[in-house]
Amino acid sequence: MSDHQKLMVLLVDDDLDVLGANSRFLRINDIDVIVAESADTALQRMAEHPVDVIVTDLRMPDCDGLAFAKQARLTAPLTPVVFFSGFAEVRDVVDAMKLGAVEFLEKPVDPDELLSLLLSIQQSHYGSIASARRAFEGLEENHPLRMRVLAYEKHLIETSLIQHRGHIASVLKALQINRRTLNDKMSRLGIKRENLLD
Amino acid sequence: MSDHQKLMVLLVDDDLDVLGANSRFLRINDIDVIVAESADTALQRMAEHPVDVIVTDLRMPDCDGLAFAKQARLTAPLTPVVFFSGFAEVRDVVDAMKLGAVEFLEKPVDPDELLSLLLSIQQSHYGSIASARRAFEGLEENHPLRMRVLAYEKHLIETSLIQHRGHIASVLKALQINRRTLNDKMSRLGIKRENLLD
DNA sequence: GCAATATCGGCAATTTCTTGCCGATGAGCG
DNA sequence: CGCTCATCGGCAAGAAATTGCCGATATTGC
Repeated sequence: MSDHQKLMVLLVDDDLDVLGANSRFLRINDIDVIVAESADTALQRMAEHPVDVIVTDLRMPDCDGLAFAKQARLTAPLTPVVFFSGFAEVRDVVDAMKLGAVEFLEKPVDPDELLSLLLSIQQSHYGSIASARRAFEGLEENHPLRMRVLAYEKHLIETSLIQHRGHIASVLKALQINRRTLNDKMSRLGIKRENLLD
Repeated sequence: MSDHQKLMVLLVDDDLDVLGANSRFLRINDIDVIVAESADTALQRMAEHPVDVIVTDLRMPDCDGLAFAKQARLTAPLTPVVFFSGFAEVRDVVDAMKLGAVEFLEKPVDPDELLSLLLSIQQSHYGSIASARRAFEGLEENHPLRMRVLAYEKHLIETSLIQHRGHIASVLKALQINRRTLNDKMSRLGIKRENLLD
């Protein structure tokens, strides 16, 4: 994720009217939007500029959203992807989710719904995508077990901290862990409360 | 996975005719089936006997399939879940997949399709990375940190074991872990080599 | 049978983690 | 200022995990 700034969203839709309307709405609400009307241009835009979230139509004339997402994942494996589609078949939704989609919206997309979804994604993915990477993406790589487990633990703690807005006492109760232990883990894993809050 | 050679499947459906027909078909094809006509009985059966895969209707009179799966996950966090449903809305499918479902079938379920799905699940015990990841994130409610980390560690070890076809020496190298430690962990976490192989 | 290979578990020394106790800091408040 | 609340870190006893050593077993091929 880009540092501490606005969320950068790549919005892909072949319907230019809808694309324009949605992007305007998001911009008004303090979100940076890059638009693309096809998979090809979307990939091009991504190459030019890193994005935080990809929001794409599933059905597009030139290339379907799934293929696009697979392609995008090659260069940005951790970027959350949101699909939307009218007339979505169960098969489509299942495939999209299997690919790791964060959410699947039905067209027409409710702008408010999209906005709040994006904000919650921003919240949960925050700055430490790195930890998620190490925890989950490394599954097929050769990192030692210990490292992966620690990364996962770190991720869990950070998530809980964010969820409880940095309130340590709540985290202790949620994770059912000793205060002293949590503090130790945080310092060992390099977790800093300050960095996780807005 | 259970100690049996055969795959042990828990089939949950409130339609007794369909339930009977499907379970017969699976049994003919060398799969052990436990049936349940409601979420409650299903949970009871699970408590009596460990199952390898859960196949459940999403819509049931007493309690919906999602709630049941959440409940089931508490005692068996790593058991793959397959949902099926007629009239599935996009929302349903998305929620089910977010919960870590391996697959979502449309009703009426084609028995052959179900069979080949089960066999492929047996083959590669775990679904895509995305579903594994979701399975763990699904745990992120009120389970102690320790439990979640252990579940993840278990998952990693099992995955590695499967990847290396039960060859311990390769797993040791891949996970960079001491042989003695791996053995200890496996016995502590209840991982059995035999059960992970065909 | 015999040697090689791959695996497992008991045991004990060592290392690491956990936890309770203690005191310290810093923010907020009357 | 004195008080409370929430947090943090040092320290040391106790608990748990790791690891190396030893021997045991099971399988395979000569």
